[in-house]
Amino acid sequence: MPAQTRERILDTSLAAFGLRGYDSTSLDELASELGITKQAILYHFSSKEHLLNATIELAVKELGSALGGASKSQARGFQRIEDLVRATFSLAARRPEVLGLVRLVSRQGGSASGELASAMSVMLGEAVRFVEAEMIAGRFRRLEPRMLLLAVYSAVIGVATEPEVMRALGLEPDLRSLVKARREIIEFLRAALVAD
Amino acid sequence: MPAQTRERILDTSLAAFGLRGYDSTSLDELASELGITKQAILYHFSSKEHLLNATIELAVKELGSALGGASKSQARGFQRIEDLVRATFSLAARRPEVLGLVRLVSRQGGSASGELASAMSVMLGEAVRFVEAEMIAGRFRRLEPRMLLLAVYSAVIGVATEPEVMRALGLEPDLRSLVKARREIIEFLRAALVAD
DNA sequence: CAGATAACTTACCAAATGGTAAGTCTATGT
DNA sequence: ACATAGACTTACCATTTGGTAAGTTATCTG
Repeated sequence: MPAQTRERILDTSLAAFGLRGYDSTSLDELASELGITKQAILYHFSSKEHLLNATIELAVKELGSALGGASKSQARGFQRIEDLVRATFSLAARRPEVLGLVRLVSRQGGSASGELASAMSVMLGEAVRFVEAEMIAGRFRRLEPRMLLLAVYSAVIGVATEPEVMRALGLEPDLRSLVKARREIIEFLRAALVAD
Repeated sequence: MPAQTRERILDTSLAAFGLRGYDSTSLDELASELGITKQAILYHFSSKEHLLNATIELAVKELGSALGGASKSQARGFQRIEDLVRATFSLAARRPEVLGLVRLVSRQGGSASGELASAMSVMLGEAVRFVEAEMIAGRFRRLEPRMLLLAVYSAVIGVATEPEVMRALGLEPDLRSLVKARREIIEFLRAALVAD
Protein backbone atom coordinates (compact mmCIF):
# COMPACT_ATOMS: atom_id res chain seq x y z
CA MET A 1 0.00 0.00 0.00
CA PRO A 2 2.42 2.66 -1.12
CA ALA A 3 -0.15 5.41 -0.88
CA GLN A 4 2.19 7.00 1.63
CA THR A 5 4.61 7.94 -1.12
CA ARG A 6 3.28 11.45 -1.06
CA GLU A 7 4.15 11.78 2.62
CA ARG A 8 7.58 10.26 2.10
CA ILE A 9 8.27 12.78 -0.65
CA LEU A 10 7.20 15.63 1.58
CA ASP A 11 9.36 14.39 4.45
CA THR A 12 12.42 14.05 2.27
CA SER A 13 11.94 17.37 0.54
CA LEU A 14 11.40 19.11 3.86
CA ALA A 15 14.76 17.80 5.02
CA ALA A 16 16.45 18.69 1.75
CA PHE A 17 14.96 22.15 1.29
CA GLY A 18 15.33 23.01 4.95
CA LEU A 19 18.93 21.89 5.32
CA ARG A 20 20.43 22.40 1.87
CA GLY A 21 18.15 24.99 0.29
CA TYR A 22 15.71 25.07 -2.60
CA ASP A 23 17.96 25.67 -5.59
CA SER A 24 20.59 23.32 -4.23
CA THR A 25 18.15 20.44 -4.24
CA SER A 26 17.24 18.79 -7.52
CA LEU A 27 14.25 16.60 -8.13
CA ASP A 28 16.54 13.84 -9.34
CA GLU A 29 18.42 13.90 -6.07
CA LEU A 30 15.22 13.74 -4.08
CA ALA A 31 13.97 10.89 -6.22
CA SER A 32 17.08 8.79 -5.86
CA GLU A 33 17.09 9.34 -2.11
CA LEU A 34 13.58 7.95 -2.12
CA GLY A 35 14.33 5.14 -4.52
CA ILE A 36 11.77 6.32 -7.03
CA THR A 37 11.92 8.31 -10.24
CA LYS A 38 11.66 12.04 -10.60
CA GLN A 39 8.43 11.61 -12.51
CA ALA A 40 6.86 9.95 -9.52
CA ILE A 41 7.46 13.17 -7.65
CA LEU A 42 5.99 15.17 -10.49
CA TYR A 43 2.98 12.89 -10.47
CA HIS A 44 2.14 13.92 -6.91
CA PHE A 45 3.29 17.53 -7.21
CA SER A 46 2.92 19.04 -10.62
CA SER A 47 6.05 21.19 -10.38
CA LYS A 48 8.98 21.84 -8.12
CA GLU A 49 7.37 25.04 -6.94
CA HIS A 50 4.19 23.20 -6.02
CA LEU A 51 6.31 20.76 -4.07
CA LEU A 52 7.89 23.65 -2.22
CA ASN A 53 4.47 25.04 -1.40
CA ALA A 54 3.31 21.71 -0.03
CA THR A 55 6.54 21.38 1.91
CA ILE A 56 6.05 24.78 3.46
CA GLU A 57 2.53 23.77 4.36
CA LEU A 58 3.90 20.74 6.19
CA ALA A 59 6.53 22.82 7.96
CA VAL A 60 3.86 25.26 9.10
CA LYS A 61 1.87 22.37 10.52
CA GLU A 62 4.89 20.96 12.33
CA LEU A 63 5.83 24.35 13.64
CA GLY A 64 2.31 24.87 14.88
CA SER A 65 2.12 21.55 16.67
CA ALA A 66 5.59 21.97 18.17
CA LEU A 67 5.02 25.48 19.47
CA GLY A 68 1.27 25.39 19.81
CA GLY A 69 1.29 23.89 23.27
CA ALA A 70 3.72 26.38 24.68
CA SER A 71 2.09 29.29 22.93
CA LYS A 72 -1.39 28.45 24.20
CA SER A 73 -0.27 27.68 27.72
CA GLN A 74 -1.79 29.91 30.33
CA ALA A 75 1.55 30.49 31.98
CA ARG A 76 2.23 34.10 32.82
CA GLY A 77 5.28 36.26 32.86
CA PHE A 78 8.66 34.90 31.97
CA GLN A 79 7.61 31.28 32.41
CA ARG A 80 5.71 31.46 29.17
CA ILE A 81 8.74 32.76 27.29
CA GLU A 82 10.79 30.00 28.80
CA ASP A 83 8.28 27.38 27.68
CA LEU A 84 8.41 28.76 24.17
CA VAL A 85 12.18 28.76 24.02
CA ARG A 86 12.27 25.19 25.29
CA ALA A 87 9.77 24.11 22.69
CA THR A 88 11.79 25.84 19.97
CA PHE A 89 15.01 24.16 21.03
CA SER A 90 13.31 20.83 21.25
CA LEU A 91 12.15 21.30 17.68
CA ALA A 92 15.62 22.42 16.62
CA ALA A 93 17.11 19.24 18.05
CA ARG A 94 14.45 16.86 16.73
CA ARG A 95 13.78 18.36 13.35
CA PRO A 96 16.29 21.08 12.49
CA GLU A 97 15.04 21.12 8.92
CA VAL A 98 11.73 22.66 9.99
CA LEU A 99 13.40 25.76 11.40
CA GLY A 100 15.78 25.73 8.46
CA LEU A 101 12.87 25.93 6.08
CA VAL A 102 11.24 28.67 8.10
CA ARG A 103 14.41 30.64 7.79
CA LEU A 104 14.81 29.92 4.13
CA VAL A 105 11.32 31.09 3.38
CA SER A 106 11.49 34.10 5.64
CA ARG A 107 14.63 35.19 3.85
CA GLN A 108 13.74 34.54 0.25
CA GLY A 109 10.16 35.62 0.51
CA GLY A 110 8.79 34.51 -2.80
CA SER A 111 5.26 33.73 -3.84
CA ALA A 112 4.99 30.64 -1.69
CA SER A 113 5.78 32.43 1.51
CA GLY A 114 2.27 33.79 1.94
CA GLU A 115 1.06 30.91 4.01
CA LEU A 116 4.03 30.79 6.33
CA ALA A 117 4.07 34.57 6.58
CA SER A 118 0.44 34.67 7.63
CA ALA A 119 0.88 31.79 10.04
CA MET A 120 3.80 33.58 11.58
CA SER A 121 1.91 36.84 11.59
CA VAL A 122 -0.76 35.25 13.75
CA MET A 123 1.74 33.79 16.18
CA LEU A 124 3.70 37.00 16.34
CA GLY A 125 0.54 39.04 16.78
CA GLU A 126 -0.38 36.95 19.81
CA ALA A 127 3.13 37.28 21.10
CA VAL A 128 3.07 41.06 20.74
CA ARG A 129 -0.17 41.29 22.72
CA PHE A 130 1.22 38.99 25.39
CA VAL A 131 4.42 40.97 25.76
CA GLU A 132 2.52 44.24 25.87
CA ALA A 133 0.25 42.91 28.60
CA GLU A 134 3.23 41.77 30.64
CA MET A 135 4.83 45.17 30.27
CA ILE A 136 1.70 46.92 31.41
CA ALA A 137 1.47 44.51 34.34
CA GLY A 138 5.00 45.56 35.20
CA ARG A 139 6.47 42.09 34.92
CA PHE A 140 8.52 42.88 31.82
CA ARG A 141 10.79 45.82 31.22
CA ARG A 142 9.38 48.50 28.95
CA LEU A 143 10.80 48.02 25.48
CA GLU A 144 9.26 48.25 22.03
CA PRO A 145 7.37 44.95 21.87
CA ARG A 146 7.84 44.21 18.16
CA MET A 147 11.53 44.99 18.15
CA LEU A 148 11.94 43.01 21.31
CA LEU A 149 10.30 40.00 19.70
CA LEU A 150 12.44 40.39 16.63
CA ALA A 151 15.53 40.27 18.81
CA VAL A 152 14.25 37.29 20.77
CA TYR A 153 13.24 35.45 17.63
CA SER A 154 16.60 36.11 16.01
CA ALA A 155 18.55 35.06 19.05
CA VAL A 156 16.66 31.81 19.51
CA ILE A 157 16.55 30.82 15.85
CA GLY A 158 20.17 31.81 15.44
CA VAL A 159 21.40 29.79 18.38
CA ALA A 160 19.23 26.86 17.40
CA THR A 161 20.20 26.79 13.74
CA GLU A 162 23.69 28.15 13.33
CA PRO A 163 26.05 25.28 14.06
CA GLU A 164 29.00 26.81 12.18
CA VAL A 165 29.03 29.83 14.44
CA MET A 166 29.02 27.54 17.43
CA ARG A 167 32.05 25.82 15.96
CA ALA A 168 33.77 29.16 15.45
CA LEU A 169 33.23 29.73 19.15
CA GLY A 170 34.84 26.42 19.93
CA LEU A 171 31.62 24.65 20.81
CA GLU A 172 30.57 21.40 19.20
CA PRO A 173 26.94 21.55 18.15
CA ASP A 174 26.01 18.30 19.83
CA LEU A 175 23.11 17.64 22.12
CA ARG A 176 24.92 18.57 25.30
CA SER A 177 25.96 21.93 23.93
CA LEU A 178 22.48 22.57 22.66
CA VAL A 179 21.13 21.95 26.14
CA LYS A 180 23.70 24.33 27.53
CA ALA A 181 22.90 26.88 24.86
CA ARG A 182 19.25 26.63 25.73
CA ARG A 183 19.88 27.23 29.40
CA GLU A 184 22.13 30.16 28.64
CA ILE A 185 19.79 31.87 26.26
CA ILE A 186 16.97 31.50 28.74
CA GLU A 187 19.12 33.21 31.37
CA PHE A 188 20.05 35.83 28.82
CA LEU A 189 16.44 36.54 27.98
CA ARG A 190 15.46 36.55 31.62
CA ALA A 191 18.08 39.17 32.33
CA ALA A 192 16.91 41.23 29.39
CA LEU A 193 13.21 40.96 30.04
CA VAL A 194 12.31 40.62 33.66
CA ALA A 195 11.69 43.88 35.41
CA ASP A 196 13.59 44.41 38.63
CA MET B 1 41.73 50.77 -18.72
CA PRO B 2 39.40 47.94 -17.88
CA ALA B 3 41.84 46.28 -15.54
CA GLN B 4 39.20 46.84 -12.90
CA THR B 5 37.02 44.14 -14.40
CA ARG B 6 38.23 41.74 -11.75
CA GLU B 7 37.02 44.07 -9.02
CA ARG B 8 33.70 44.64 -10.75
CA ILE B 9 33.17 40.90 -10.99
CA LEU B 10 33.94 40.48 -7.30
CA ASP B 11 31.57 43.29 -6.36
CA THR B 12 28.75 41.87 -8.40
CA SER B 13 29.26 38.33 -7.23
CA LEU B 14 29.44 39.45 -3.62
CA ALA B 15 26.04 41.06 -4.04
CA ALA B 16 24.62 38.06 -5.86
CA PHE B 17 26.02 35.33 -3.60
CA GLY B 18 25.29 37.33 -0.46
CA LEU B 19 21.70 38.20 -1.32
CA ARG B 20 20.50 35.36 -3.52
CA GLY B 21 22.84 32.51 -2.60
CA TYR B 22 25.51 30.51 -4.37
CA ASP B 23 23.52 27.89 -6.24
CA SER B 24 20.86 30.41 -7.17
CA THR B 25 23.40 32.55 -9.01
CA SER B 26 24.66 31.43 -12.40
CA LEU B 27 27.77 32.68 -14.09
CA ASP B 28 25.69 33.69 -17.11
CA GLU B 29 23.53 35.87 -14.92
CA LEU B 30 26.53 37.52 -13.35
CA ALA B 31 28.07 38.09 -16.75
CA SER B 32 25.02 39.70 -18.26
CA GLU B 33 24.65 41.94 -15.21
CA LEU B 34 28.20 43.07 -15.88
CA GLY B 35 27.75 43.36 -19.64
CA ILE B 36 30.49 40.83 -20.32
CA THR B 37 30.55 37.16 -21.20
CA LYS B 38 30.71 34.28 -18.83
CA GLN B 39 34.13 33.36 -20.18
CA ALA B 40 35.48 36.73 -19.12
CA ILE B 41 34.61 35.71 -15.56
CA LEU B 42 36.26 32.36 -16.04
CA TYR B 43 39.31 34.13 -17.37
CA HIS B 44 39.79 35.93 -14.06
CA PHE B 45 38.57 33.11 -11.82
CA SER B 46 39.18 29.66 -13.12
CA SER B 47 35.99 28.17 -11.71
CA LYS B 48 32.83 29.17 -9.91
CA GLU B 49 34.21 27.80 -6.68
CA HIS B 50 37.36 29.88 -7.06
CA LEU B 51 35.16 32.90 -7.59
CA LEU B 52 33.32 32.08 -4.39
CA ASN B 53 36.61 31.82 -2.52
CA ALA B 54 37.75 35.21 -3.79
CA THR B 55 34.37 36.67 -2.96
CA ILE B 56 34.57 35.37 0.58
CA GLU B 57 38.04 36.86 0.83
CA LEU B 58 36.62 40.24 -0.16
CA ALA B 59 33.77 39.91 2.32
CA VAL B 60 36.23 39.11 5.09
CA LYS B 61 38.16 42.24 4.24
CA GLU B 62 35.04 44.39 4.22
CA LEU B 63 33.87 42.86 7.46
CA GLY B 64 37.22 43.54 9.03
CA SER B 65 37.38 47.16 7.95
CA ALA B 66 33.77 47.77 8.96
CA LEU B 67 34.07 46.25 12.41
CA GLY B 68 37.76 46.71 12.97
CA GLY B 69 37.47 50.23 14.27
CA ALA B 70 34.82 49.40 16.81
CA SER B 71 36.48 46.17 17.81
CA LYS B 72 39.84 47.81 18.44
CA SER B 73 38.42 50.81 20.24
CA GLN B 74 39.58 51.17 23.79
CA ALA B 75 36.08 51.81 25.02
CA ARG B 76 35.19 49.83 28.10
CA GLY B 77 32.06 48.22 29.38
CA PHE B 78 28.84 48.40 27.47
CA GLN B 79 29.98 51.29 25.32
CA ARG B 80 32.16 48.94 23.37
CA ILE B 81 29.30 46.57 22.68
CA GLU B 82 27.22 49.50 21.58
CA ASP B 83 29.94 50.63 19.17
CA LEU B 84 30.09 47.17 17.70
CA VAL B 85 26.35 46.91 17.23
CA ARG B 86 26.30 50.33 15.57
CA ALA B 87 29.08 49.32 13.23
CA THR B 88 27.26 46.10 12.38
CA PHE B 89 24.02 47.91 11.61
CA SER B 90 25.84 50.47 9.55
CA LEU B 91 27.30 47.65 7.51
CA ALA B 92 23.91 45.97 7.24
CA ALA B 93 22.41 49.17 5.85
CA ARG B 94 25.27 50.01 3.50
CA ARG B 95 26.19 46.57 2.26
CA PRO B 96 23.69 43.95 3.36
CA GLU B 97 25.28 41.45 1.00
CA VAL B 98 28.40 41.25 3.16
CA LEU B 99 26.48 40.00 6.16
CA GLY B 100 24.40 37.85 3.87
CA LEU B 101 27.52 36.13 2.62
CA VAL B 102 28.83 35.69 6.14
CA ARG B 103 25.63 33.96 7.03
CA LEU B 104 25.61 31.86 3.92
CA VAL B 105 29.12 30.63 4.57
CA SER B 106 28.60 30.14 8.26
CA ARG B 107 25.60 27.99 7.51
CA GLN B 108 26.83 25.93 4.60
CA GLY B 109 30.35 25.50 5.85
CA GLY B 110 32.05 24.02 2.85
CA SER B 111 35.68 23.97 1.88
CA ALA B 112 35.90 27.67 1.23
CA SER B 113 34.74 28.64 4.68
CA GLY B 114 38.11 28.12 6.30
CA GLU B 115 39.25 31.67 5.83
CA LEU B 116 36.08 33.26 7.08
CA ALA B 117 35.87 30.79 9.91
CA SER B 118 39.37 31.60 11.08
CA ALA B 119 38.81 35.34 10.70
CA MET B 120 35.68 35.02 12.75
CA SER B 121 37.43 32.82 15.27
CA VAL B 122 39.94 35.58 15.90
CA MET B 123 37.27 38.23 16.32
CA LEU B 124 35.17 36.00 18.52
CA GLY B 125 38.19 35.02 20.59
CA GLU B 126 38.92 38.66 21.32
CA ALA B 127 35.27 39.21 22.11
CA VAL B 128 35.22 36.30 24.54
CA ARG B 129 38.23 37.69 26.39
CA PHE B 130 36.69 41.13 26.50
CA VAL B 131 33.39 39.88 27.85
CA GLU B 132 35.13 37.75 30.43
CA ALA B 133 37.18 40.70 31.61
CA GLU B 134 34.08 42.83 31.94
CA MET B 135 32.36 40.14 33.95
CA ILE B 136 35.30 39.85 36.28
CA ALA B 137 35.34 43.62 36.62
CA GLY B 138 31.71 43.36 37.65
CA ARG B 139 30.41 45.54 34.84
CA PHE B 140 28.62 42.69 33.04
CA ARG B 141 26.32 40.11 34.49
CA ARG B 142 27.83 36.68 34.95
CA LEU B 143 26.78 34.48 32.05
CA GLU B 144 28.64 31.92 29.97
CA PRO B 145 30.68 34.20 27.69
CA ARG B 146 30.60 32.08 24.54
CA MET B 147 26.92 31.35 24.74
CA LEU B 148 26.28 34.97 25.47
CA LEU B 149 28.17 36.00 22.36
CA LEU B 150 26.32 33.46 20.31
CA ALA B 151 23.05 34.98 21.44
CA VAL B 152 24.26 38.52 20.81
CA TYR B 153 25.64 37.60 17.41
CA SER B 154 22.43 35.87 16.44
CA ALA B 155 20.24 38.70 17.62
CA VAL B 156 22.22 41.37 15.82
CA ILE B 157 22.71 39.48 12.57
CA GLY B 158 19.10 38.35 12.64
CA VAL B 159 17.69 41.80 13.13
CA ALA B 160 20.05 43.26 10.61
CA THR B 161 19.45 40.69 7.89
CA GLU B 162 15.96 39.30 8.25
CA PRO B 163 13.67 41.75 6.50
CA GLU B 164 10.89 39.21 5.98
CA VAL B 165 10.48 38.68 9.69
CA MET B 166 10.30 42.42 10.14
CA ARG B 167 7.50 42.46 7.59
CA ALA B 168 5.70 39.68 9.43
CA LEU B 169 5.84 41.93 12.48
CA GLY B 170 4.29 44.77 10.50
CA LEU B 171 7.50 46.76 10.19
CA GLU B 172 8.82 47.95 6.88
CA PRO B 173 12.52 47.22 6.57
CA ASP B 174 13.42 50.74 5.53
CA LEU B 175 16.14 52.95 6.94
CA ARG B 176 13.97 54.51 9.64
CA SER B 177 12.94 51.11 10.97
CA LEU B 178 16.50 49.90 10.89
CA VAL B 179 17.54 52.86 13.00
CA LYS B 180 14.74 52.08 15.40
CA ALA B 181 15.71 48.41 15.43
CA ARG B 182 19.26 49.36 16.22
CA ARG B 183 18.23 51.53 19.15
CA GLU B 184 15.94 48.83 20.48
CA ILE B 185 18.43 46.02 20.25
CA ILE B 186 21.02 48.17 22.01
CA GLU B 187 18.56 48.74 24.84
CA PHE B 188 17.75 45.05 24.85
CA LEU B 189 21.39 44.10 25.11
CA ARG B 190 22.02 46.72 27.75
CA ALA B 191 19.23 45.30 29.85
CA ALA B 192 20.59 41.79 29.40
CA LEU B 193 24.22 42.59 30.01
CA VAL B 194 24.79 45.45 32.36
CA ALA B 195 25.08 44.40 35.96
CA ASP B 196 22.84 46.23 38.38
C1' DC C 1 -14.79 -9.98 -17.88
C1' DA C 2 -14.43 -4.91 -19.56
C1' DG C 3 -12.97 -0.75 -18.51
C1' DA C 4 -11.68 2.96 -15.83
C1' DT C 5 -8.56 5.02 -12.47
C1' DA C 6 -4.48 5.49 -9.49
C1' DA C 7 0.32 5.13 -9.15
C1' DC C 8 3.72 4.80 -11.09
C1' DT C 9 8.12 3.97 -15.08
C1' DT C 10 10.55 4.48 -19.54
C1' DA C 11 11.63 7.52 -23.01
C1' DC C 12 12.34 11.98 -24.35
C1' DC C 13 13.34 17.08 -24.60
C1' DA C 14 14.56 22.02 -24.51
C1' DA C 15 16.89 25.12 -21.71
C1' DA C 16 20.43 26.26 -18.55
C1' DT C 17 24.77 25.25 -16.35
C1' DG C 18 29.83 25.12 -15.54
C1' DG C 19 33.65 24.62 -18.33
C1' DT C 20 37.19 24.06 -22.67
C1' DA C 21 39.42 25.49 -27.01
C1' DA C 22 40.54 28.58 -30.18
C1' DG C 23 40.46 32.97 -32.11
C1' DT C 24 40.59 38.38 -31.92
C1' DC C 25 42.00 42.80 -30.59
C1' DT C 26 44.97 45.98 -28.27
C1' DA C 27 48.94 47.68 -25.92
C1' DT C 28 53.81 47.29 -25.10
C1' DG C 29 58.42 46.37 -25.25
C1' DT C 30 62.40 45.40 -28.63
C1' DA D 1 57.94 46.29 -37.85
C1' DC D 2 57.03 42.41 -34.96
C1' DA D 3 56.59 39.14 -31.49
C1' DT D 4 54.48 38.77 -26.92
C1' DA D 5 51.24 38.87 -23.48
C1' DG D 6 46.88 40.41 -21.45
C1' DA D 7 42.03 40.75 -21.77
C1' DC D 8 38.82 39.35 -23.58
C1' DT D 9 34.85 36.98 -27.33
C1' DT D 10 32.91 33.39 -30.35
C1' DA D 11 32.08 28.62 -30.75
C1' DC D 12 31.35 24.54 -28.65
C1' DC D 13 30.30 20.76 -25.31
C1' DA D 14 28.77 17.38 -21.74
C1' DT D 15 25.83 17.27 -17.92
C1' DT D 16 22.09 18.57 -15.22
C1' DT D 17 17.70 20.58 -14.71
C1' DG D 18 12.61 20.91 -14.62
C1' DG D 19 9.08 19.15 -17.32
C1' DT D 20 6.02 16.35 -21.11
C1' DA D 21 4.21 12.19 -23.39
C1' DA D 22 3.26 7.76 -23.62
C1' DG D 23 3.23 3.48 -21.83
C1' DT D 24 2.68 -0.23 -17.83
C1' DT D 25 0.84 -2.48 -13.82
C1' DA D 26 -2.33 -3.21 -10.24
C1' DT D 27 -6.74 -2.37 -8.14
C1' DC D 28 -11.31 -1.36 -7.97
C1' DT D 29 -16.10 -1.12 -10.26
C1' DG D 30 -20.10 -2.26 -13.09
